Amino acid sequence: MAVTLADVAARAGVSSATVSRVLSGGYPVAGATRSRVLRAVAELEYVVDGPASALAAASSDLLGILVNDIADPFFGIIAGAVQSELDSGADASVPHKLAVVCNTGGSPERELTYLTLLQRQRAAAIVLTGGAVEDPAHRASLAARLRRLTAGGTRIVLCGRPPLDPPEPGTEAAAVPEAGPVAEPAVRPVPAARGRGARRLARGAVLTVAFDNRGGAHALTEHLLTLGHRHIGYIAGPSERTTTRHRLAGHLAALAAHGAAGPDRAERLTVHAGGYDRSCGYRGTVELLCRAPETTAVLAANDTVALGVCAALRDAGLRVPQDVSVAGFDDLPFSADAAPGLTTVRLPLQEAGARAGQLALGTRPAPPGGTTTVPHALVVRTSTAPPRAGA
Amino acid sequence: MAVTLADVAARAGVSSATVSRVLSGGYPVAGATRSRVLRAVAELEYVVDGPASALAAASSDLLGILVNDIADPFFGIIAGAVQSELDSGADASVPHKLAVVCNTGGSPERELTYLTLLQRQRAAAIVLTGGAVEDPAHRASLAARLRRLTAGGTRIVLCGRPPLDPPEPGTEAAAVPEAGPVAEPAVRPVPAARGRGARRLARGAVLTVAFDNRGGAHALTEHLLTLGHRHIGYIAGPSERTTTRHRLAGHLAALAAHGAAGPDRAERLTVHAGGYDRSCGYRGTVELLCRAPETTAVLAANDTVALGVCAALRDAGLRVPQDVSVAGFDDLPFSADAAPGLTTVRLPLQEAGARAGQLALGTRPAPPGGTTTVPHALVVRTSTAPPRAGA
DNA sequence: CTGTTAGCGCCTTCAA
DNA sequence: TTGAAGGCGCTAACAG
Repeated sequence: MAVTLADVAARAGVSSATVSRVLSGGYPVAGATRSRVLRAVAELEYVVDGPASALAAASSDLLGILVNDIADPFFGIIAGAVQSELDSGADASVPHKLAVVCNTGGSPERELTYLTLLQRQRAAAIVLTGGAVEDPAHRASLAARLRRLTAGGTRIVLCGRPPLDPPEPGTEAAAVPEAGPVAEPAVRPVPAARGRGARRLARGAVLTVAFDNRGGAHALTEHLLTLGHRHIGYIAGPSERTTTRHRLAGHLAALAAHGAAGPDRAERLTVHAGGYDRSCGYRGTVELLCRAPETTAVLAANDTVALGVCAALRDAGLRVPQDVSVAGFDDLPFSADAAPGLTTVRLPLQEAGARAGQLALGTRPAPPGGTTTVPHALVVRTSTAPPRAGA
Repeated sequence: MAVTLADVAARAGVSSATVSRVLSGGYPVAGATRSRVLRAVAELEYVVDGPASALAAASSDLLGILVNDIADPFFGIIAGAVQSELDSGADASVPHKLAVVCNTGGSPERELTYLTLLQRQRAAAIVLTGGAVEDPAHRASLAARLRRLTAGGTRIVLCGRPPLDPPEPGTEAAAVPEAGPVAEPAVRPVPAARGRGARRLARGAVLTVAFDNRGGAHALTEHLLTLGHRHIGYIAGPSERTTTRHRLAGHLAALAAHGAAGPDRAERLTVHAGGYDRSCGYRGTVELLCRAPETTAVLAANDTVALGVCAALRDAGLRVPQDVSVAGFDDLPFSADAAPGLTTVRLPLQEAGARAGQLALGTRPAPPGGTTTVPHALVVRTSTAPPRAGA
């Protein structure tokens, strides 16, 4: 069907091995031979056969990126940043790697399916983005599959989700069953630094770029408390997700620190709307207003949800921020231009994605312990203000 | 390194050919044998080697998607829709295809590079989304590469860009040089319908799902004219792009039809801001207000740009829509929730992506002539209103 | 520096 | 219905 290495070799009057060497680079080839080969390649419009070379070299130049929803800029930004690392890392001779973006739709089964598919393609690395599903059974099978992947030499990077193992501190870790027969930890704690070697993790380690969701939500809630709000509603994202739980935990912690709400009140003011899209924000707000009309501020699971919150508030005849303050999370591009400008927490998505990409490519040394947490920043705009005097 | 077909065969007590047949499906295998094989597969946790099977079968299950900017929901939505077709088309036995999303950043060179990369991977199909760069040289090399791809059996689908060939009607087609030595048209006009066969295009055809950018812009401009606006600014997207040019053409055509503006005035009111992001909208508006303070309405290249327009207007102390009306294009999800709600033109991105995916997979018959144009719909919200009496 | 020689793991005739 | 055998196009020793 197509022109092969042998064709090029014949045309250039050399062996196919030589052609391969010219094309792969990193191997001494006489200048004259090299240019002859290159000319033959150009004349024949030869294109390497990826599958064949992957088979022979037992490696591929595919990098997988798992996202919950590619239509959501949150993931688009991260995916784009990861991918731009692939390009920048490649000089002329080294072939670019290709990003395979997989849309899980938030489904655990799909996540597993895509992982298998990527394993089949012998992907060089895989970046898993976004919050993880917390179901213990899924955790276990995910861990098992990742272990098999790393054992096969595939680099795994988690971006925007907590490290796989050990179970997160401060949670009901004991309730999570062991991950099956091969329960050896994927990431061993790194011993104390001992020179340069300390930065090198065992092969098979799962690296993590984590977001400080808890801290961000804490900061946001404190901001509202400082403004004088005491009835703060919270529209939570999909349940059973690390991101959702951490943000909510930060919120509740800040509330508790201020003695601002007993657990019962916090619960009444928390609506689980079930998703990360604007309609969840809308519906959640309708329910919240019904449940707790005294609400003077609403924290949304993310910026997109916050947009829905604002819409619901407007439709209910409430002004933002005069009647009700609203805040989001993530600081997606549109948040700056919303009217009013959305107070939110900025997560350095771009940078996190770039780091994850570098870790996946091995362009960047692994952080000590295998986990980096990127900082958050409170961004105060005009959607939050002190509550009305009468409230 | 990994479990191979032979291992499975040994374990199941059959030949590797049999295992292959069980796994590939579509070949008669005794029930008992089949289940024995399947059990061995499960016990060994066998995963097919993609590269190896691609090499042997001379086909791969990769589908490429080229986008200008994956962080832009416009592309995210399309890419997601394409990908969802991949999933739905796969029953248990047929392996899912994997989507390779490539971010060109709008760069023609990268577009070509990615095409080569995908050719190397022997991608089964490629969907090119978004407006095309109009530079004749690039057009030619793009056409050449696509021709080679289709010749190799890769299906090509254009989504949201005009058909490749023949050159678009009503343009300076003669100025575009022929596409090199192999200038045979990629898509031949289909002869008149002759039963079912009429829907079948020649192998190697490039299929297209086009947007009616011209019609949409026309409708939008008419809407503003009908409201009474006579000084309508236009913030255009990046130049040399089909999308930009078509939208602008529709706008100007509507203006001309109403006799609303001579070409000189239209030119003064048109700002080429150079991109599709909000900052272009902002900067473009600043320039527009300076150039033509009498402006009572602004049409933006797309919704994202429109957000920037609104911001600039607000910062200039102008209210939307009381002082200036604003309209976008695309009807991205956030547009409904903007304040005020954005008047725009809805493009069925989801549906277009799904169609493109189906065409790429061959799940859907090719449309007559190879091109479908999806409809647009004017969506009137509150960002447009009649001009003030004084204006 | 370059050619020769084996495979990589799977699919696919061809026989049985 | 199943097995045996060759080859897909390339890379990676190993000689020369």
